[in-house]
Amino acid sequence: MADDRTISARGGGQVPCLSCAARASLLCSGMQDADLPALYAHARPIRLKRGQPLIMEGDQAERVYNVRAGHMMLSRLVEDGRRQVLAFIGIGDYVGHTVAPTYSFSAEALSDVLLCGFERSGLETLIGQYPGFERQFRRMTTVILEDSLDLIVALGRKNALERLCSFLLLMANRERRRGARADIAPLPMTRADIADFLGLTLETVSRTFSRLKRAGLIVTEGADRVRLVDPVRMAAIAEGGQALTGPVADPL
Amino acid sequence: MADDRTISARGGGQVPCLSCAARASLLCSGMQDADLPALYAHARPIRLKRGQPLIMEGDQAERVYNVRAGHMMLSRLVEDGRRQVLAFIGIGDYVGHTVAPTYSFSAEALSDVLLCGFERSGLETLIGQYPGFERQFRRMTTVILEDSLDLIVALGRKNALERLCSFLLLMANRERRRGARADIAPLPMTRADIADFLGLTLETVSRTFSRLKRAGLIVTEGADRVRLVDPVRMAAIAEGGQALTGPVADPL
DNA sequence: CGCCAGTTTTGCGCTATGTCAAAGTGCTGG
DNA sequence: CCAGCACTTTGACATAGCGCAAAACTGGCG
Repeated sequence: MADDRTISARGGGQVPCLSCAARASLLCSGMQDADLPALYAHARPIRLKRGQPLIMEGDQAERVYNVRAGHMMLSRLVEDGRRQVLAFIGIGDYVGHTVAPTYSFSAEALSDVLLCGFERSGLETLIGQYPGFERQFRRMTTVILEDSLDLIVALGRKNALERLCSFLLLMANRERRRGARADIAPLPMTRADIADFLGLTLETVSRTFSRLKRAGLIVTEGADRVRLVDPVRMAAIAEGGQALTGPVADPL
Repeated sequence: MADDRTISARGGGQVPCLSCAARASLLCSGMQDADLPALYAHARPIRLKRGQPLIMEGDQAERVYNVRAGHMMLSRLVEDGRRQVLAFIGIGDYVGHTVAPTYSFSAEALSDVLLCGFERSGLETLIGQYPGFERQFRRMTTVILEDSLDLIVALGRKNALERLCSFLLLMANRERRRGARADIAPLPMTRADIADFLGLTLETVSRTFSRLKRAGLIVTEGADRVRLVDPVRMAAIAEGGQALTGPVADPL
């Protein structure tokens, strides 16, 4: 049924874009359905297993990636081994933003991941052909910047409890934007990863999780997700408006 | 008020752009000299006195600004009054990046400031007329993002001494890019501003300045600039590679 | 089904930084 | 030239979160 002339040689079939979970992502949403094959012609599908690296700090920045399935983590190292996680990203997010010739961060898979990789040179071609594609790029960068500013505020001016609440709300809201429930936060990362994101130690993260559980604000649903019992109250805490008092008057 | 569209004169052009200190900024550098009048036609010159606000968090995001003279500070408030400074910006930097309909930060002048203000609608027009202008915009955003990532690492994983050294090097390197000496850091902001940028208190910032002076790593040159005596060593400290030991064995 | 390796939780003292307070410094306007 | 005010420096004490260590989970695998 498909017109073979419009189809990428790579897949050997119809482009998977129409049914791709990342179809509505900023990178792809700038394209009409009819133009998707032109985009996909430049895409190389990439699969990663959990824990596998995609980008190492210092690599030549030759590609941009769009996440189609799974979660990834972006991080940067300080000389003596300290690590700062810069972002957790999921379906529809992209990786590779830079003007520098090399990447300034590493990227690794937190779960099994499927990506589309685009050569920068190929994207330049597309930018020439499709006005508005460049604009999507700027929009993607700006969205990432907004998240970064939120993180800066959390790291600079919030305590451990506020940071963790901000983090849980961020994770839950992202999933909501992808159509999931607003009160479930997926946590495909370890406590150490969360700690390195929030500028804390893994012990402090663990203790703070315990406080939230004791206070009845979260319920663990399996190992890698928590339910936010009262997102409104949690948001109030995250913004510094409220202290934490549990059913047993939160002794900690 | 005197319209400085008339004061350019130098170079024979009618616009002040040719002799503007921000001519090489990312926003303007995408334009040929001949096209500058088309850009400047959309610009509204704005003057601010020290301490005067330009943008308030929540304002309608209708303009983008390019700094032609002076220094500004971008910040965001947490509900109970805590403040996080997001960036200090100077000549050639721009303000107003967002995809949201309102600004998510405030901007105020640290010294007397001269800006070009551009209506978003006007810029849209230019983007249509000058291919490559959009690209400059993305580049500007990406540069700001890179700075934000550096700040995230500092806030999340560096101690007070490392943060202050990173900050001084940032300030000095920016001036260097504008043609000044690499070892002079201009400090048009107060200790409280620096503290709110680095996620510290003003007392800690002051104490840390004193340590650096005692160790002979900086010399104050007037109230609002310091000279970095040994930028290489300071960079080593900023990256966590080295402890601080003064001539008197830095007792603090 | 039980063992192992990795992860998480919890306890306990310690330290860097915050908090409160007071003294010192240097512009700025009259 | 001085007074006043805002900013900075320094000191003394308090504490949130860290670092180390041990115990308790958890999930994958023979």
